[in-house]
Amino acid sequence: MADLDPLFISAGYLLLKAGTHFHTLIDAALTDLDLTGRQLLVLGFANRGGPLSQQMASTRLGLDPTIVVALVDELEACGAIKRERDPDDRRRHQLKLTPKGRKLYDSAVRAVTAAERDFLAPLDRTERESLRKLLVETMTPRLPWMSDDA
Amino acid sequence: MADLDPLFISAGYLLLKAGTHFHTLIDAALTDLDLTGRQLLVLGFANRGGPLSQQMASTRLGLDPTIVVALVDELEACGAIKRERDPDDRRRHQLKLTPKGRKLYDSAVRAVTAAERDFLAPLDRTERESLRKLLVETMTPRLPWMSDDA
DNA sequence: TATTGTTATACTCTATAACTATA
DNA sequence: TATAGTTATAGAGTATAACAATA
Repeated sequence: MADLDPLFISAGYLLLKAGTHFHTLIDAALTDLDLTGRQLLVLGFANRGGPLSQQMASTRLGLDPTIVVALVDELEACGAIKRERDPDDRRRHQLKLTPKGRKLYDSAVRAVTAAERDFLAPLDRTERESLRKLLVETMTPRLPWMSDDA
Repeated sequence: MADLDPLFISAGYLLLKAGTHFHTLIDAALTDLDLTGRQLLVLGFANRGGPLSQQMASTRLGLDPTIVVALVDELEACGAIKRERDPDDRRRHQLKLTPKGRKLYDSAVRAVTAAERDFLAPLDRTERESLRKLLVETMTPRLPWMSDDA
């Protein structure tokens, strides 16, 4: 090990580095499907957990609502989701996966899962599960939709 | 736990979320010192590990060299580092911490360490160290300067 | 009056290309 | 000829403000 400042072997720094590194791997793994990481997340939230409004997508993805508009435009243009007026509140759109969108999502999840396996290759099976559990424990208090609805 | 797609409890997704979340905490913790996360990393690399050129900073931070110029400009303007011509190759700059820069760095590391402790509060001491080791194991093959010099 | 979604626009951040000085 | 650093500029990504429809 080189003569490094302790900062660079801290959990926080390595977490940041791991995040950005994995992010590039994800986007690379999704290029074949003409999909971005963000688009995949929208599909994922639309896939389960009840009706998804654009505002919900905005808070869950941590993105400005105006960005979600463009994001949903793209996904609707490629036929993966469709906007439907919410009958209970006609201001809202319900974002729903089309059959094509569901197939696309399944393929994308497979691609991302493979990328994750590559990324975590230095760890064995129990270590990978250990890491996952530690991250769940850390992030659950910070992701509202993990504990209940949002 | 809500009816969530498995994607959102995967190690990869949680890693991305943890990374971005911690990133905002870091920047918030550094505002009092008028410092950004990137500036802190430059100070950290200049603090140890031999002479640091701007090109080295560029590869280590994963930033375009033109961005490093502005980054170093800022740090030099506030008196935290200074550029010195490398006597062995006068094209290069050696980035060196000033005494003021070292003090600033020490303060910043304390602030970041506190933020990290807050962020990892859901974990106990052994769990935090376990997470750190798993991240070291995962990232060492991907960070050239971890194993030797770069 | 407040909220959802939308558009238009201004701002920030980043990358590209061209230049200098050194090698 | 190639490389380290710099500058100027164009492009992508983002946030801000104003608007229409609905509550």
